[in-house]
Amino acid sequence: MTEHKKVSSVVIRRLPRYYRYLGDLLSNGVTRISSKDLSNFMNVTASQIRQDFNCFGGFGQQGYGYNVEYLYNEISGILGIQKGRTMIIVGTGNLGMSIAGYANFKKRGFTIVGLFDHNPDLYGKVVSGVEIMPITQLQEFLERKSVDIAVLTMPKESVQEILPYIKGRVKGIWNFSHKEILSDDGLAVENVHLSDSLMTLSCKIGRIELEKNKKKDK
Amino acid sequence: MTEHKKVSSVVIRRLPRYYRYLGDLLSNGVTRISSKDLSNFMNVTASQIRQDFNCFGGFGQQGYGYNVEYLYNEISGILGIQKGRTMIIVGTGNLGMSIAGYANFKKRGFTIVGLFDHNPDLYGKVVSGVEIMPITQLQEFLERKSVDIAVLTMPKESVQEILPYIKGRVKGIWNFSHKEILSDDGLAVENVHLSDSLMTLSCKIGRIELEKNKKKDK
DNA sequence: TAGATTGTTAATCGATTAACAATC
DNA sequence: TAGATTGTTAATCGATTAACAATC
Repeated sequence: MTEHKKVSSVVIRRLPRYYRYLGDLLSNGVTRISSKDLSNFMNVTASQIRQDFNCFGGFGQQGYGYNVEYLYNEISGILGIQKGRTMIIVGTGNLGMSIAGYANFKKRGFTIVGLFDHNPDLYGKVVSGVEIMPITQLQEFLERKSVDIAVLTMPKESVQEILPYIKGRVKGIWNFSHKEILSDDGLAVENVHLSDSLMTLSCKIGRIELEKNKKKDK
Repeated sequence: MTEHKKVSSVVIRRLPRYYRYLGDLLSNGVTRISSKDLSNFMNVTASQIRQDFNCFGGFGQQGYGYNVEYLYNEISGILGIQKGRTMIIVGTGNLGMSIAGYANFKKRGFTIVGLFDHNPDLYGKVVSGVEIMPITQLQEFLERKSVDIAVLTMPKESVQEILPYIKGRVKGIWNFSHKEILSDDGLAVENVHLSDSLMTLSCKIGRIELEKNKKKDK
């Protein structure tokens, strides 16, 4: 393991993107790439690419570049792909179902082992081979089974209730609810605020319009 | 308009979060807040808050702090909330449906005016008062109606087909497909890669585990 | 007026980019 | 060996934090 000092979170956030682009290259039969070519492909600087990879010890070879498959596998490893992580989804509305149905997750070693909802009409319904259970059984389920990741796709009101016994039982929370969760010590959290993203888009649109009007005025 | 020089995109990305927290304060009846109190509440520095707001001219008053409602409204304005933006959703799977069904968007002035899919079984089905149309009618629809935002919640294969006539017709693209879209001049783009977010979470989990093992070894 | 807190400038910190020696 | 390209150090840039004068 050449992984030493703390890697900045901006670097970590870029890894999935490398992973995606390298996957594309791989399926296009590209076996080898230089940081320069990759930088053109991904629209970032070659310097950044080399710096990023060197946070983890460097995966290239002088004069040659990077072996795409090797690099892809290394990054997969850092991302914890194929580690066989187990997930539960709490809230089986459309968003929860869209995640449950995404086959690529399973392919990458993220297996759904439980689905929970508070709607009795859904109890017993089977999605992707997993039965929907009452949310009241969640606590008991977590004590019985080992769960790595809890995906929260329910209304924010219910989050407060289940949070106490989810924390400490899972390693990570993938939170889509509108209640922001802080990442305690020893607990990883990813807050996904879809509406924040729409607001950002809307803001960008506004700024472009503003710019256009300014030009017109001149 | 006190909006002058270009505002950095890290600041813009923070605005929706301010908007959320200010909304919470507002519904809790808080009428006035200092950058210090807000910084405790939001877990950021007071300095950053003041710097951020001053990118847009400053909304506070020395010795008093910020009027929550006023600040909330100003940020709403910057985010383009209540501007009455029209949206279409292309791809009415679970993800598309979860967005279509999110009432808060409408409340904030984002109205869905069209739903498109390539599945004939869905044609004519009405969701949130809007009929699902064949994706083949998209081009004609865009020529007829004014659409601000196109939400892409379909497989990446279909994106290439429709992208040419979406660009130039809409002001922004909210892209959930796995095909990354570059933001051309005059077109705002928000790429949302849900699987990137899961990979990041998985990576964080791995790093925490690594840290734990290191401690154990000592 | 005295106290509070902003707006804003200056200092620090971290991230990105450039440069180049090491080496395949 | 000569050419290519990395790993890594140094320079630059931008973002965050600290400090404080302005002012409500």
